[in-house]
Amino acid sequence: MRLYNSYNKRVEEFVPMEENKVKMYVCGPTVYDNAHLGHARCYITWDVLYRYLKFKGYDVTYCRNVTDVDDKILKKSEKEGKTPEEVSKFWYNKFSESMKALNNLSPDIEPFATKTLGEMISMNKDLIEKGYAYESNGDVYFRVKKFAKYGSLSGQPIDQLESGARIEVGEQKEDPLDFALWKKDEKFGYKSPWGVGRPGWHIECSAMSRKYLGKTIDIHAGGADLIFPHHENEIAQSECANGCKFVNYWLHNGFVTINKEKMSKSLGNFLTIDDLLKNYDSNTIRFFILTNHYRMPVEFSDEALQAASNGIKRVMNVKRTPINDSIDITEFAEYKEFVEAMDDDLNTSRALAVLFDLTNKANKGIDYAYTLLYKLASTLGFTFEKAKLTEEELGVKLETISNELGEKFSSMEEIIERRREARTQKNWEVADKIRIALDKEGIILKDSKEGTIWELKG
RNA sequence: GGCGACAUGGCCAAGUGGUAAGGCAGAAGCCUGCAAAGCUUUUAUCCCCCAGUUCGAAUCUGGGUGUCGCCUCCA
Repeated sequence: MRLYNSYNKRVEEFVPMEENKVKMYVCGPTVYDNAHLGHARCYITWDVLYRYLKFKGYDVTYCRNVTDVDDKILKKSEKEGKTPEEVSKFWYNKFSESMKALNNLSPDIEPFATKTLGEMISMNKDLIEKGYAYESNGDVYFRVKKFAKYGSLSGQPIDQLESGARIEVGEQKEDPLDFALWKKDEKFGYKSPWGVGRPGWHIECSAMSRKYLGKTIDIHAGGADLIFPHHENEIAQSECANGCKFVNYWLHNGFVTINKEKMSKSLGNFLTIDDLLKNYDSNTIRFFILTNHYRMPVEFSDEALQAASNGIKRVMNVKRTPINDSIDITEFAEYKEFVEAMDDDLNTSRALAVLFDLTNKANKGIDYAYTLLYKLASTLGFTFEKAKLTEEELGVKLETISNELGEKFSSMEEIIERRREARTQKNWEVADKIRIALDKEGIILKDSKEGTIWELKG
């Protein structure tokens, strides 16, 4: 398998440290607000990597942190008169629901920053002892100039970075480039050897990664906007504290744009996952994301989402046959094409072409096609499960339909039977009335030689 | 100013030296009481522009033009 390593700026053969085992870390959300399509892209992309590595037979440990200590959380808590814990817990739950709705697998480990403070403090202590960091007035800063490799991930010459760096009011840094490992905060802070304060954002990931995955990990992934300064700083902290390489493969996904601009909180041009799921299902969003290579920008538009919806619907409307677990899927050419595409730095556009090929073959009655399609599509995180109605929802719909038709029906089967009788008598008026009444309730009837089945729209 | 990415049919997109995958939309037909789904056929002499290397380039080199991103919280 080949992956583009942002650190070396080229596609490299992926070789995990321990044979067959992969340790991967993804920078998780700061939980203070709704997740948007940009977050969806990031977490869908790395979900696909996680699924694919498992599909390849790797024993993967996927760690994705939760940043629950942050200025924005505090601001929100003050504004809403809630504790920071209440705010972060609420938005963490929302985030989890969104991830589930997008059919993203849960990471194996999901550590919270506030529960990993001990590791952060000890890491800061190490850095101070080794001379890489210093305390200043209750703050702790990292001495950037002490780390010769600083800037190598982002490819920035240090003098260039220097010209952009600034010292904020109230900070006492030795050098403008130095960044905070710990910030004094007597109101909301936590006890530390440097007084009451809060951890810097960057040290959180270094600490959580070390605590749960070890000093050196195989994969560290996240949005491309984290390259500088977040990931650059993580490397500096971890490598100086641990005295060894931090990450073997740095992976970054591109942005979602809207009107050719990056979708982001600060620009305010975002669509939340919740809003999107009102109009499109999770398969559609995933398909929309995966038609593009993960490192390329993806331009959002309703037209594009509609095209994605139409496209994935064709796969989901495939002629289904029972899954045959006894066949060896690896012997099929389509399997090989899929693996070749995915091994090539997650070429999901090519992988999707294989899915369409298999869909056509399944529709033509080629026996292995649906089993293979099911397994490969599932590896990309698509779900073949159809939306289902609860007993109550069905009851309400039956009631409405009964009223509409002026006849009492207690099950869909009864309705279909009633329509079958009408059709046998060529009473198209009644048959159409039934179809229309069901359509109003979002139910579609499909007639075929085998009989009539009903499905929910969309 | 520094660093980087991208430019392929109406739209999205794969393809990194050997003659343009796939999807959406469109068109024609089959099937069907209607509908949905499905099936068949069909849509780029050409890959932003110019120059070069080569028997041969969308693919390599040089120069343009355009768009976007990072350099500050940000997936």
